[in-house]
Amino acid sequence: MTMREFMAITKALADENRVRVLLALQGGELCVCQITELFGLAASTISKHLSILYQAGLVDSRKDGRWIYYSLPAKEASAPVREAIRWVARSLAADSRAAEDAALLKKILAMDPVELCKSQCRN
Amino acid sequence: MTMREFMAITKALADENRVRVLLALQGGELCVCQITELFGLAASTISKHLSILYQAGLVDSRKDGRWIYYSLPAKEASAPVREAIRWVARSLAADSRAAEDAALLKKILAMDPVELCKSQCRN
DNA sequence: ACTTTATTTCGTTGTATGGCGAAATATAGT
DNA sequence: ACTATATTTCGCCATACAACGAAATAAAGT
Repeated sequence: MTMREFMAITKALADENRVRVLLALQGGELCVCQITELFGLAASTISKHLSILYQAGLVDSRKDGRWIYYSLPAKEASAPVREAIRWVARSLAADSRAAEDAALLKKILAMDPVELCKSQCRN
Repeated sequence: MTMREFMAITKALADENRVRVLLALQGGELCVCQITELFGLAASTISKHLSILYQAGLVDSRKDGRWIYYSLPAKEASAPVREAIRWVARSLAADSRAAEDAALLKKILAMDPVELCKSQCRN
């Protein structure tokens, strides 16, 4: 891996919200509006964060109609990427903020995704 | 490990020069003026970088007279720190920039450290 | 005590980055 | 075609950060 590729990963990991995204994706893929709801930030901000994670190879994306789902990368990801994600997950396994996110995410996943997105567009 | 501690590590790793410092330290401890010579940056800049790495727990420091030697942390370092350093080293093992640094470092280590520091102070 | 030298701290400057809202793009439903 | 909605792109602003040089601090040698 080149220095350039590696620095894209470390810079992507150097923001708390992006790390929180990776932790949230451990439970499976999420669409942008679900992550937006989880963090309480503007959709455009979340989109930018996801773009940075994607450029670094730390997330995959999949388009399904109007929705775009982001997920942790598949097995074919490079070793540095896989190691980075394992490192994040293991290091923060017991973190309280991660636990709060997980609890809120559970509620969000229980909601109807269609209604969730609609309610955001009204804001 | 708390989110705060973890983010200190990721932010420390999010600068190319700091990553280069970690790679350079793989060969053993170095004093500030040796690292300054290696990078061609101002001593104050290197000092700041080392401070950030130290705050994150990614390097140890040892004072010996006028010199302060920095090194990779001892075995007692936390698991996230040890994993981070291993991750950096493994990811960039084949990087060309790292190889250039290693070659230049070899020459610097062959020089008399006393003369090296003196010559810098004249700049 | 004074000088030299190794490192850090401080103040400044330019650039990078995170946040937002508005506009643009893309897809689905009517 | 038109409308609604999901996401991205763009332009802006505030803050964070890397770099420098100068001044401060600390240790050695004279």
